[in-house]
Amino acid sequence: MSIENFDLNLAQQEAVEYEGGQLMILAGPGSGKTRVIANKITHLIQNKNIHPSNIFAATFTKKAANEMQERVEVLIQKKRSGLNIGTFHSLCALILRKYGKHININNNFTIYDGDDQRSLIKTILIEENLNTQIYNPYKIINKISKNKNKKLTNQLIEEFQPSAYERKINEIAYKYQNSLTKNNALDFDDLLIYCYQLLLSSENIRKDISSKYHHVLIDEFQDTNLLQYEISKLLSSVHKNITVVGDPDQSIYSWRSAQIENLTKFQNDHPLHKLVLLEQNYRSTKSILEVASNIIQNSTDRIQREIWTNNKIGDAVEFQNFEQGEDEGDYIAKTIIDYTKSQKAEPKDIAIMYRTNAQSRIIEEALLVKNIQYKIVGGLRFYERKEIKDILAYLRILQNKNDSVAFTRIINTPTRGIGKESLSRLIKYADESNHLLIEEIRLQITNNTAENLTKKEPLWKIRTKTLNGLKEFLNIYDALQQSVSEQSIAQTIESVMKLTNYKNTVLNQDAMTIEQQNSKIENINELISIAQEYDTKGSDEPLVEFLHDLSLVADVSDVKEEETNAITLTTLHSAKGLEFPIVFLPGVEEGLLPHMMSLDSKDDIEEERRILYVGVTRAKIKLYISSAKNRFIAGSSRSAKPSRFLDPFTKTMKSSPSMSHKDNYHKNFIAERKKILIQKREEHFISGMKVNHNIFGAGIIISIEERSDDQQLTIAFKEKGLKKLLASHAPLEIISG
DNA sequence: GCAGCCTTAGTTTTT
DNA sequence: CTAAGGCTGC
Ligand SMILES: Nc1ncnc2c1ncn2[C@@H]1O[C@H](COP(=O)(O)OP(=O)(O)OP(=O)(O)O)[C@@H](O)[C@H]1O
Repeated sequence: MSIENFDLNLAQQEAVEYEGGQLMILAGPGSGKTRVIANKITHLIQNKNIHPSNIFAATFTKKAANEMQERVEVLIQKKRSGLNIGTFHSLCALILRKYGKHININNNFTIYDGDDQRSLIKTILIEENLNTQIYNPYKIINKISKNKNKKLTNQLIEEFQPSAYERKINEIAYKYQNSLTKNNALDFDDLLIYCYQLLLSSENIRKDISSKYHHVLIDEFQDTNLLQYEISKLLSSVHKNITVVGDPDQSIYSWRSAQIENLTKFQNDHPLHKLVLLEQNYRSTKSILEVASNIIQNSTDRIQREIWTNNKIGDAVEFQNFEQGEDEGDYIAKTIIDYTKSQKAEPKDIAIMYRTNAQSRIIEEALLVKNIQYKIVGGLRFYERKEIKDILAYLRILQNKNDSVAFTRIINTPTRGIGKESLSRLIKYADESNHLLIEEIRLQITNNTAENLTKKEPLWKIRTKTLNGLKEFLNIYDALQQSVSEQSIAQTIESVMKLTNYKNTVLNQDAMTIEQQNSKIENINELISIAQEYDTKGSDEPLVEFLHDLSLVADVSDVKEEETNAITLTTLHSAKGLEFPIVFLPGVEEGLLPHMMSLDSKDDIEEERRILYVGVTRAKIKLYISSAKNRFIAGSSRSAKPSRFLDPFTKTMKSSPSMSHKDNYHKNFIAERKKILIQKREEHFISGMKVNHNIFGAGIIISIEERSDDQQLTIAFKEKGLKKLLASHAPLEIISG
């Protein structure tokens, strides 16, 4: 028997046992949606004789998938049951590994993350001699992604009468997609789009794959996009059993092409579906729920829904407005100490949730001062750390020789005399003769041997330093190729370390402190220990699985379970689906939540409101919401009012005096910054004014947009064209008004 | 042509 | 403040 109680109320029970095929569960936070999915899966396996491998369950994060898998496997008392549970991306990767060959996808494909995408786009821009300022890689990637997720194609669709700029972007997108194919690589969106194309490629394939999935279940349905919708429809097209679970009030991923319309689309596409509403909240106190509904009720365009709870009223939610961001951090740290000292709560019961990753820093500092253990969710993910990406790049080229992004990353890491010029030559020659990069290196080295040099002047006469570097790289490559075919992944990683002398080169730079070095070495050891798990798992392609899983995973804790009793720091987005007895929500201010970047659009602001709503509804027992009048963002102080979403609570908001006991140096620092800011604000900009910019030169102010604590100026510069600048930041001098 | 220093710009959310 | 890119000495 497990400790956890798996009781269900009547509505939940009904949802679990419903056998009519299409089922939609709409329910507020904490109403047991996730529990229903877990129990339904268990019910299907135990009482309906469905084999675990015939179930397809999509969750929003890897973490949620792991938790659900554990829950189910406890209930059915079976490990490694073959249950297909994961994010859409990882489930699609699984399908593509198995069936991809039908649409010419090799099962050893590499998954490109944002970093790799950017790197690929940049290579294309350089080849095309295009400026990365004008052709912003982020924007291009974003456009390509939207196109895939919303328009369901990896071919960019021409706008009506495209401008020259747009046409160029389309061209880049086209080249990008070609490069991916050449590299035998798929970006995150490709995992979905190719899976979709695979299912559409032939009736037989569709039936073959879909007949396997007797039941399709999808959690967090309000945050799925059109592509995911279509995939789940196709996957459930044979057995026609599909259960979706969602809460429109918790849709917070529209920026990633999620569309809440999927809820109504589901209802329209399945006229015979059953709708179950869950209204009882089991998570939070009445006080917390009251605050939550006050926040969400003020939202526009919302169907009113009520949630209620039998839980007690509990402690009042605390609202505080601090002087400084530091005060806020100190207060949180102090309060946490009170909880742990009095043993009212353990560290793992406590979470701090914020809008942007950058906000964690100030909190971390406060926690460090008080020696409070914490773990950060998201932020700089394990897989994204430089040392990990370097090592993985060495593994990637072994698994997939076509992976030019990985080659480019490590051909000169550690530095071995192969610079920008040599690399672009290599790429050019390889491209022209249709060689793989590694083949081209081999060829160029041969052309440059002493013997061959006497025979024929080579196209590229390589300098000694570079030539030695290339030879060294080739030797490492060959040795690793040998290692990977004979040894485990873990051993191969050790070989990478040894052959590249990584610790004494990359990790031994002056700029790096001992602590930084140690932490990097720790990370690499962690990677080795994860590799060991894949080595002993007994799968057909351990290296492929290892690399795929790592790129689809948010953090180490997702692949490796370790017990820590530390408090959790997380963004509000990553907190989705989680719950904690005690929750702190710092930085609930204008400019942060709603975030500056969202203020231009009404829909975006409403999404920000829902982000706060999600945060509030994570708390079970006690909730602290706070803001700071001033805080440092990117080195300069910014002042802000409490968030507009807190307007209903202004009466209960406490203004806390500055308790900062930091040394004077820091105080002076803040004071100094303040002075500069005030000076800036006294400079009065008006439209039509002539100004001079440090870098951009002379220009005229075209328009001024008021921001919460600043002005955004649109300026036409003589030389540089239109630019948008923040009044407080821009080094501007007024010439004449 | 390369490597490391120094300047500069830019500040959301993630599979 | 930090990461990325430009610049300059080797
Ligand atoms: N019938 C029930 N009886 C007692 N506790 C329940 C019941 N159903 C759910 N719970 C508890 O309520 C809490 C919330 O459940 P769950 O996480 O499934 O909600 P959810 O609807 O998925 O929430 P959210 O949408 O906010 O992520 C959990 O702690 C769960 O164990």
